Order: sequence, then structure tokens, then C-alpha cells
Amino acid sequence: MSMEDIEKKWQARWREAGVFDAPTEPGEDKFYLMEMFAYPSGDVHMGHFRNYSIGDLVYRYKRMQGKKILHPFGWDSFGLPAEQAAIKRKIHPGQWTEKNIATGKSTLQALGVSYDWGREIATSRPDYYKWTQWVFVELYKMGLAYQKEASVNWCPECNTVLANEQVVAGCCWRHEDTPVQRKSLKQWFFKITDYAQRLLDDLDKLDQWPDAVKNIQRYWIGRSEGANIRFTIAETGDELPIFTTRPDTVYGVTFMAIAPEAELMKRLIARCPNRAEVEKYIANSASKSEIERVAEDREKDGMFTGLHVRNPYNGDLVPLFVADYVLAGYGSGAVMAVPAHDQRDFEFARKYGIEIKIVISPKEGVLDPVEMAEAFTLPGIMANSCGFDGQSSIEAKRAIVEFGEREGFAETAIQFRLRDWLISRQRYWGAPIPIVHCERCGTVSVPEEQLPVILPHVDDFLPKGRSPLADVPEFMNTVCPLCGGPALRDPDTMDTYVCSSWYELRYLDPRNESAPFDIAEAKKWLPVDMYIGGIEHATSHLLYFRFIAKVLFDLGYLPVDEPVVKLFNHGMVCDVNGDKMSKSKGNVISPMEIANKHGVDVSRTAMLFFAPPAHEISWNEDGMKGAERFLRKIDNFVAEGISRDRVAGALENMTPRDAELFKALNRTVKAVTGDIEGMSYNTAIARLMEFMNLISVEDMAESGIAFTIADTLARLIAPIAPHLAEELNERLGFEPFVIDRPWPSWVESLTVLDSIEIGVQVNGKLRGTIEIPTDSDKEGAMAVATQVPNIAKHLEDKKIAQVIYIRGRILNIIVK
RNA sequence: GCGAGCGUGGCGGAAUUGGCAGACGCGCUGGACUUAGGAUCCAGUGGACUAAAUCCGUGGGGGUUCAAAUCCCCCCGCUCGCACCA
Repeated sequence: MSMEDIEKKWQARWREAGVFDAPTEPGEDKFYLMEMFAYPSGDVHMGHFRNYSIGDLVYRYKRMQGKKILHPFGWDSFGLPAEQAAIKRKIHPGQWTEKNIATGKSTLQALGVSYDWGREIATSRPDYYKWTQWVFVELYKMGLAYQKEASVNWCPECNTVLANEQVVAGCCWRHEDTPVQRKSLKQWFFKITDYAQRLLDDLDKLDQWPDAVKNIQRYWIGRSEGANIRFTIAETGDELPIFTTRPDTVYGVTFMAIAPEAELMKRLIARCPNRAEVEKYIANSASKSEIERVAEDREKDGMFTGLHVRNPYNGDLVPLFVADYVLAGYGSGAVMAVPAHDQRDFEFARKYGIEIKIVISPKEGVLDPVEMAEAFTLPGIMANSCGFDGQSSIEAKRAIVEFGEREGFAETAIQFRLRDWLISRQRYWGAPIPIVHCERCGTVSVPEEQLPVILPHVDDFLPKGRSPLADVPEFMNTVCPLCGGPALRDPDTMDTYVCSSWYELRYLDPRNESAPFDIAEAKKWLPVDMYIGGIEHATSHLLYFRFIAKVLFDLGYLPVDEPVVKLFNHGMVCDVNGDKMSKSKGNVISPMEIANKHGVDVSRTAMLFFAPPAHEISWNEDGMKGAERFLRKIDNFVAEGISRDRVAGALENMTPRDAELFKALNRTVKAVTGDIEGMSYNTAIARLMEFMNLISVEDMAESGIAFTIADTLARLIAPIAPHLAEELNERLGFEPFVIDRPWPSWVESLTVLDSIEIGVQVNGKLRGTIEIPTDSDKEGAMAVATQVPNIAKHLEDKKIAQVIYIRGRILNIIVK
């Protein structure tokens, strides 16, 4: 039977038997396995294939270990490309999406991936987004969803706002050459900052997450400890609060700086003596793109407001500048500037001739404000700081804040880099925000019984800078759920990351019409035991995913507040030259093409063998030959009609060759099991190849344990080459499925070799090898070693000073 | 610039965590079987010489150790993440 026929045969049988349907009562052996779901943008690509091959391997291995597994799949099917396709091809986004889902699904089925298709979901279908809207309403009711006017990222190409995570190097994540603009707009946010501390602290609980991801998240959350200090604007009496991590430098403040877009700036502008110039400066910086403002080589600039600020610590009066190196969205949007001890302030002061006042002296040497070439940012000894002089600056930090606390103008404070999550988008193909704006009642969330707010059919998707839904009167005009009066719907749709922030929960109970999921199902299956996907979602998806789980946990819907126990990031699949596959480069290889040519099992085995799963791989067609030969050899060796009585019994009753083979088989089972547990699939396959190199066709024809060998091999390759494994299993007379048979076990004592070859060194240089009993002692090893001519030669006329013998590893003879 | 990681044959990669560097595979060389081989099988394959012996060899330099790809220090190169977070 051809590989292709074998694949078709077993895929059909799996489907008919519903083998991958999750059990309803998984009990203690439950295992929730998830791969990141896919955006249906055409067909499955190599990256998906790798991701799902790894997941499928885990599934089959765990199943043979007796786990009761939930392994679902779905589609992250809202999003921009559907609209772009609609514009380009004049096909409705919904149609385009569903067509791609159908294609993708049939590909995954042809690849034999072990999904429970009965639980398939698609985020763009009303039975799913109804509950995405429910999630929104739950957050809204908790005060975690709110609207505010804010300076936001705007992509002129997408014609929509972007979340911070969707801005890459100052450009749009979907248009890498389009600089993001700043716009002040009223938008919906999720208050993820309320959870910043927990999201940070709980990273410590995630001991099975890659450190890389945890580090990226820690940095992204960006906790800083410092102080809030209230300065006052001399001319107006307004308070000017600032956050600083360096309260120890507060006596060195020689100017203050405020961001052009800062809330406070809007109020101050009317009071500025230099109003015209300040307004011009603000308008000018608003016109700059994010990328211009952030450019590394850009000189800092600013404009004196004409206002002055009083330092509450020493009464100093310093000028207030508006400067766009100050971030509006962090802290209060204003900073105290200490040129002597902050490099940014230093550069600014030098440019505008502002005083540089030294308040911390280095332990060695003296700073000269005129001569110094850069700010001194290290700890040191306090100076020019009233009563704090002479203290170490590290101690003074606390003392200065305490002093400010007593006087009532300062307190310790924590700041996070993390900003609230901007979730509204001015696009069509997304879940409508379930909010009604009523003139009388204000902002009202749509009651659960009125969900979903159905996305209406629209024909014109050309971006106009506002949501296409705004132009659909039938959609916009509604009645207020509270007062029944006329009201307008919110025209925006949600960021697709909202859809993917809770999808692991819908899989639990995907056809539930009265709730997003049954809490009983959540208790059965959560948390997700293993989640496999690329590392590119480290800050976005994976942070939102954790956040929403925590919110729903707080609301009592979930038994756990962290959704995923083990996270695994697989490496990318590149082309032969190591370049990223992309449509524009024209170097995309389709997994279906590969599978049609070589077979699914061969393609998978090759993919898994190329490199450890976490590594990036370069797809090299030549490398597939090894996998092909390997599987063919197994296919040939596990022949039809091997008698069932040719099984391994006691070692003493075997021929020497069989004993040798049986021990090798035991070692192989042990090694393969260990490698799979450690997700070292490439070496697991190498161990199997090694075993195949050891046995011969004659062995299989003559051996008294041929059946044991064949049976063990069939089971060992089940996670790697599942179709062939089923076929061999059937050939050996087992039924119905190899994955329902137990994973092979081994006898530990049989994995230990009787004798072992170790290297012998003289003065640390290898001079020969000896074969000795594995449990040989030092004297025994020496006795053998000294008989080896070349070793003896090096010992001649020398005095043995020391003998180092590590059992099973090395013998090192030190001579003088 | 800051943070994290990596650097091993012609190539992909192994190395029980300090103990024979190069498992396994690709490629290459030679041979067998063949009308034929881009099929299969066997053997070889880090370098310096053809063999034994010897020496060199895990980005470069130094160190610790009986012993270093592995640990420490310095340098070089690459990849990823972050980009004025006060």
C-alpha cells in the first residue's frame, strides 16, 4: 500500500471512530492541549504545519501515556486582511473568511492532525462573538472597560487606531513602512493597568514558561519604584505633579518639562505668557510622526512656556518647558529635570543654556558643571541638598521622600510602563462593541439577552477614518436598553486580540447558547496544560490572555487565575537560505505541496528531525531523504505475518544476538521516552535511527523476538509517523488503534550495558580506549589500561602520581 | 544604547550538564547489485601526511581544573526583544 493510501485509510478510520473527540469525564488524567489558533488568510503555511505537528506529537504521546485529552482547534477569523480582500476582490469579508476556513480545515485534516473538530470555533461567527461581547460587558460592569479621549496611535494606511503593541519601531505592524501618527480621539480601553502588579507577580508562578517570554513581559509591564512629588506653577498656583525614580536628585532640578499632549498642558496653555509660540510648538510636534519623534539621532528640543515652577524642597524657581521628549502617557506627562544627573535633561540643558547643578558627587573625583561631557547617573554622595548633604544617595532616596511625606508634598509611588489596552477599531470586520449611547442615560451596555449585537452586512469597506458601521443607519439607530428612548450604537469594533483573549474557554463548551461556557467544564479542564505557538505573541496575545483569565477568575467564572501551565515556543520555518518565508519574497512553500510529494509522515518526521522544536529551521528538501529512508526501512522490517510467539521472555533463554537486540531495544525505548518528555524530538528520532542501523533484515527473519521488536517500533513511531504506525499496528494484528495502546515500557536493568568502552588519558591526553565491565573499579580499569601498548608506552619510565577514575566516563593517569 | 540568547565538520545538528568532541541525518568518496541510477545495500568521511604514532581543532585571547564546547574574565560576530518610561 502506498503512503498516500495509508494516510487516507487511517484518516478516514480516525474520523469514523471519532478517536480525537475529547472525553466528557476526563478526571484526574485530564490534559488540555492547545496550539495557537490560526488566522484564515489563505491556506495553512509551514509555520502552522510545524506548530501543529509538534502539538499532534504531544497529543499522541500523552494519549498513549493514558491521558484524557482535549485538543481543539479554531479560527481567529476577524481582522483586517478580510476587508482588504473584500476591497481588492469584491468579495464580502465573511465569504472570503469562510472559504479560507474551509480550505484550512481540509488541509489540517489531510495532514492528519488530531483535533476534536466537533469543538471547532471561528471568532467571526455570531455564536462566538456574542460571547466576546459578553466579555466586554463583564469588564464594563466592573469598570474595566472605559472610554476616554487620548492621544492614540493612528495608522493612515489602515485608517484606524492601533494598540501600543501594534506599533513596531514607530510603524504600523501591518504596514511596516507606514509611520504611525498621533491623534487625539475618544476610544475604548480595557484597564489592564489595574492588573499590572498581579500580571507581574504571577509570572513567578509560571515555572514552565520560557524565561524569554517572562522577561519580555516583565519589561513590558515595566514596574518602577519612586516618588510622586507635587511642584507648583508659580504664576497660576496650579499643581504640577511628577513621578521620579530619583528623588535623591530633587535639589538639582533646574527646569521642568511637560509633554505637548499632557492633560495639564491643555489647561495651562491659556495661562502661558508665550502662548502663541507654545501653541505653535505643540502643533508642530503633533504633526511629526511617532518615528520622527523617537528617532535616535534626533536632538531634543522644546519651548519655554514663560511659566515658572517652584520646587517644594528648596523653594527654587525654575523655568517650565514644553518638550516632546517627555512622554504624555507616562506618569503625569511632566518631569522634573536634573541635567547633572540625567542624560536626557543634560542634553536639553546644554542646548538651551540651562544651569547644571550638581547634587551628587562621585566617590572619586569632582564634577565640574562646565567641563562635564555627560550626566553623572551613578549613586554617590549627596551635595548641595540642604540637610541631606554627606549621605549616600541611595539612603537619601528614602529620606528625601519621607521628608516630603511629612511636609505633605510627596509620597512613594509605583509606576508601570504598561498602558491601558486600546481596544476600539474603526473597522468593519470585527466584533461590534456592545454599547449604546443614549442622550438621556449616557453610555449603556447592551444587556446579555440582547446579545449578540450582529455585525450588519456592508458593501463598502474603503477606509474613511471612521468605522464603516457609522454609515449604516439601520445598525446605528436603536433604542436605549434603559429608557427605551432613541439612541445610537457604538460604531467601532473590537481589536481582534479581544477575540483571542478568551478562546480557550469557548472550546470547553463551544455550542452552549446560554453561556460562554459551563463553569463545570472549566473545572474539569482548566488550566490549559500545554500551549504551543510562536514567540511573536509574547507581549500582546499572551498578556491579554492572562489578563482576561484573571478578570474572569475574579468574577468567579474560572477555577484558576493563570490560564496556561506550560508554554512552548516553537521556532520559525525559513527557506533554504534562512530567509523568512513571505508572499512578497515569493519563497513560500505550502505544506500540502510537500505532503503530496513525500507523504505526511515523511514530511512530519523530516520537520521534527531537522532541529529541536524551539530552533528556527531552514526548510531543505534534500534533508527529507533521511526521513524517507528511515520510515521505509521500518515499513519493510515490520513485515506481514510475524508470528506472535516470537516475543521476548527471559534474557537467559535468548540467543546472544537476541539478548543484544533486546537490550538495545530497551535502551531505545528509554532514550526515546526521555527525549520526547524533554521535547527533544530530533534526538528521539536519531535514537530510533540508531536502532534501525543496528538491526538487519536477517535479524527480523531469524530473531526469536521479532514480534516484540516490530510491536515496539510501531508504538514508538506512533507520535512521529502516526499513519504508518497505525498501519504497522494493524499488520501485527492489533486493533483498532495504536494510540489506544500503552506507550512501551522498558526494564531498567536491561538498559545497563555489561561492558563499556571508556577513554584512557595520560596527563589529560587521550592515549587509548579500554573495554571494561561497567561496574569495574579503579584497579580493574588500571589493570586493563596498562596492557594497552600505546598506554603502556606513555607510562614507561614514569611514576604514577595519581589515578582519576570516573566510573563509566574516564580514566586519567597522572604521571611524572 | 539597554535586556536576553547564540557562535561546534561542507550543511542541519549531538554531547548523559565538567569526563573519548562531532551521535543521527544530508552531502561527499569508494565499492556491490544493475542495461541504467537522482533506487537499494556495504564501507569511509574534522584538519595536518598514505598508514600507525603524533600534533592541531568547538568565534578569538586569557584563566580555573587531573580534565573545559560546557565554568570565570576580556574581545569579536550574529539573532531576538525594547527604543527618550524620567
